[in-house]
Amino acid sequence: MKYSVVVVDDHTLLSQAIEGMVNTFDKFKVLYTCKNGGEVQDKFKASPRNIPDIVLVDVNMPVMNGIETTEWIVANYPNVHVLALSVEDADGTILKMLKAGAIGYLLKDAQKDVLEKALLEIIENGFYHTRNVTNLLLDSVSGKGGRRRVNFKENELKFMRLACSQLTYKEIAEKMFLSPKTIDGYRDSLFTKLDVRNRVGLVVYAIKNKIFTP
Amino acid sequence: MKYSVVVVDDHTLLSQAIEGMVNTFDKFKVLYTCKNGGEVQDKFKASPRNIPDIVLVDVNMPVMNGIETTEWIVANYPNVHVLALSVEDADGTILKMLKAGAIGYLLKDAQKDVLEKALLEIIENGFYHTRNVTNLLLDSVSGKGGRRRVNFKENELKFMRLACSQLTYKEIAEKMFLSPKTIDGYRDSLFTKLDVRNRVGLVVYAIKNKIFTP
DNA sequence: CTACTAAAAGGTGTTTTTCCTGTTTTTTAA
DNA sequence: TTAAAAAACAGGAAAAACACCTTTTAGTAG
Repeated sequence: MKYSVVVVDDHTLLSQAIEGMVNTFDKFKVLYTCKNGGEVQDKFKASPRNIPDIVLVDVNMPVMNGIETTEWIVANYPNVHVLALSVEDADGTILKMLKAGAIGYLLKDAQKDVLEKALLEIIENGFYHTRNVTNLLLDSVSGKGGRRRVNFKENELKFMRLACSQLTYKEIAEKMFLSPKTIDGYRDSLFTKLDVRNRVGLVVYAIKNKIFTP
Repeated sequence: MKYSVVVVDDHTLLSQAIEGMVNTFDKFKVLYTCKNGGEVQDKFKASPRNIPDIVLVDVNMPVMNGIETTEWIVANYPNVHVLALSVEDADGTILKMLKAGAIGYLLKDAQKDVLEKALLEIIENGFYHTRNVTNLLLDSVSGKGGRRRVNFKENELKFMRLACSQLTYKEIAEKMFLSPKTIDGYRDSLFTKLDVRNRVGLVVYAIKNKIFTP
């Protein structure tokens, strides 16, 4: 059984070249090719029982660009591996593609053996990266845009983390050796402090602010 | 009013050197120095009304290392900016520090003006990065470790995103122009499909899998 | 046309959460 | 030591969430 690959690139010549390459690989075959993200959506929806394992996405496309396409694939088919393809390497596209959920970035002038190695690595390790990617990524990791000053108490933090863990408040109370009513108090004061409506808001806040890591 | 800085480094000589440097800066002053993460915890807890704006943390420390220290600061005082300090640059520490929540990474042999520039940038922009950080970060961005294959339907995805947004199910139903009972159905089937107990589990799953981005 | 299937909607009851209003106990500070 | 503040605890009502099971609707393959 071969792993299936879809190529998305408006440049027909290149996408056919890649198709040819991939089809010579032992473990991979090209399912089909698309000219843009919209076509990907159509194909995916048309044959939901035939979703590829890997999608190679060009960054620069008309209609629906690589970033949008990647976002859509990742959101709708979380198990499909998206590998970004591009000629350039200098601007923020790498970052954007990776943020969008691509698991790697490959230059278009890559050699045949590099492509095969990349595909294999994706299947085996779940990711691939070329070695020349710059520190643009830092921006993404360090992206903690202006935050309010909130000083949490030790117990509030402990509670917040437990609240992210599917436990009921009663169970949280047991874990913290406190009365359920005290837990109610923590919750209520956090709701006010963080200006959220319900536990969902609390969980999202905790994750966004690295208080809880999924 | 000067911004306050705390230096955490077991190497007294270096931490004093940094202290001297910082104290010559117009907008910054050193509040105190610590020899390890434990000391940071003590000081923070002892004077909760006097939390620094920036903490410079050495990576290699005994007792409680830079990564643990950073994690603790970020989790407990989310508005403190942590800048990592290290002599080395080659292994995974950069990544770990940044993942832990440090907003930048500075080499210890940095010149005085570089340090000042870094501090200013942190205050103004909320982050700083040296230009020589490698693509170790890719691993973190591409970290979507082995996932189950779950094919969501269009409506399930739409629902999941709304479920992350503090809306009640009734409100979600209205937004989707569907009966609340249908929404109940979506929820129940997703609970089963994803093996979660409640809405919290759903939200965490959605965020972890980039279906919803906070 | 009929049988099958999946999505949508409905019924009913239980559990949990949320939101009030308090009181008691412990800590902190004057 | 005493007053004030913070933390822990409580009762109860209303809303929301959760579970399970049935019915209707709409499409579609045979």
